[in-house]
Amino acid sequence: MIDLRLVREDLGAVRAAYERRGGVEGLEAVVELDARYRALLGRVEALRAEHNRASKAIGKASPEERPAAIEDARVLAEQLKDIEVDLERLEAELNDAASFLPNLPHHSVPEGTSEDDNVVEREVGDKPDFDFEAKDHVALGESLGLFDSERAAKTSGSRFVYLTGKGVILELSLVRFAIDFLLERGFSPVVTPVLVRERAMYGTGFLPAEEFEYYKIEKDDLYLTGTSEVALASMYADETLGAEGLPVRYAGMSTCFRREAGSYGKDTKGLIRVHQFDKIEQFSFAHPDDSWDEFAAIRTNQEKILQALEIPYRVLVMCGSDLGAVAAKKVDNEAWIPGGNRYLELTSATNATDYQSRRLNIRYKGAGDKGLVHTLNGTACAVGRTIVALLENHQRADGSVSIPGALRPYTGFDSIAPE
RNA sequence: GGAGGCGUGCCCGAGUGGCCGAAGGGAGCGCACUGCUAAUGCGUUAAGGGGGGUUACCUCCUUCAAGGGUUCAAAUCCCUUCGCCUCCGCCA
Repeated sequence: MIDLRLVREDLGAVRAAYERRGGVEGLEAVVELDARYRALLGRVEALRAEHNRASKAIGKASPEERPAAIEDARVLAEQLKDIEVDLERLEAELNDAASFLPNLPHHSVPEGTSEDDNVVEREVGDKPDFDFEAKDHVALGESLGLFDSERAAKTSGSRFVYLTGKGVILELSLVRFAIDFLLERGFSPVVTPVLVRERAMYGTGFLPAEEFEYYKIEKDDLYLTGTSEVALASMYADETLGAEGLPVRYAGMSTCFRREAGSYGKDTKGLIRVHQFDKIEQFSFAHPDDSWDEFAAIRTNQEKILQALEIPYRVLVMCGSDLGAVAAKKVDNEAWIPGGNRYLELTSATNATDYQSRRLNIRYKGAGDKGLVHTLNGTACAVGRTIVALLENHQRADGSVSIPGALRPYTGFDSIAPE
């Protein structure tokens, strides 16, 4: 949710910001609804004030005056009832319309109307120069016994895997590596609930816009989260944080569930696009004045992790139309995967500014300074896809895969060879 | 799954229909006093929103877990939900 006050007071600025997204539908409707809402609100409040006065007078009235006083108040109460219903309806209409308005893009976000307008900011690391034909991670995983998609399809359907053998050790090692990395940088580790109420989904902006993408447990009215971001952001719903304690940083760990609706036929094999995967996430609650510094810190962490794992990548700044609803700015890191001869999104960093905190009502308070916090999130390690990048980049001619030095203390082995 | 209890301001806690945005205590802050890390006195300390304003403020509305209901009037009565606690059953 964006700040409607801004829509009222500086509509031009809002329009200009939305231009970066290639224009946004529904803004004019919100402007009109808001004006009508405030006009009616004024009338309702005046009537309420009158009714409150009349009602209080009853308590002080003498027994003889009472019947007439009660009648006066009753008439006012009746008028109120009608007009309040209108107000509620109008408010709901306004909120509904406003909740579809996306966040205002940061001025540094490139304008754009499609993903073709995303900007490659940098390329980092050397792509491996193999003197043999690179295999993709599916072939490597199969020959190394790291996962089993076929049997998973039998039990659960397509896009599920059994991680097996050293694949499990790799997974656990990456998790612990990422957690340790973030611990050193002031992040508190949390394992989050993966089933959440609707409010958490709505508050983080995954609803109403992306409902089709997430599993819902109808029987208990709970959603399976697609990222720990949902539960992390919701942790402090309706709370006020001390300004002096900001930023508050969490390293969230959870299994993530995605329906992948509409992606039939894409990345059907292996670990790239699965319904269930594990992910370590950075999440920060920051002071509005500092949130862009925090954004930079989160991005730095992401890049250092990729560098430690010796994965070549490029930095992709998302253009206005590719931001999604909540992001004021979003930057992805895409790993080079030689087996696929392409780039693959491995991490994503978002500054949601006050878009989530307004919906979740998360505030901060300092000396003479209060407001809504800014929320930021960024992948630390999407385990499945990271394994893909490790396998494809560190494969050797004999079909084995070497483990980067930073990970060896965790794996306990320095390569994986075919059985 | 069954039975019961509870949910008030930063904290504790009073409050069963109007005089309650809310006693009292604690804690914090300010001032006073005190020759000193104390005691005392006085004052003060919630959030959100609308309108006005010479932006120091004024005014109105809303909020006593959340939502709904009864009533001229609800922290107070009724219903639902959520959370916490106790007991029984069950299970890891």
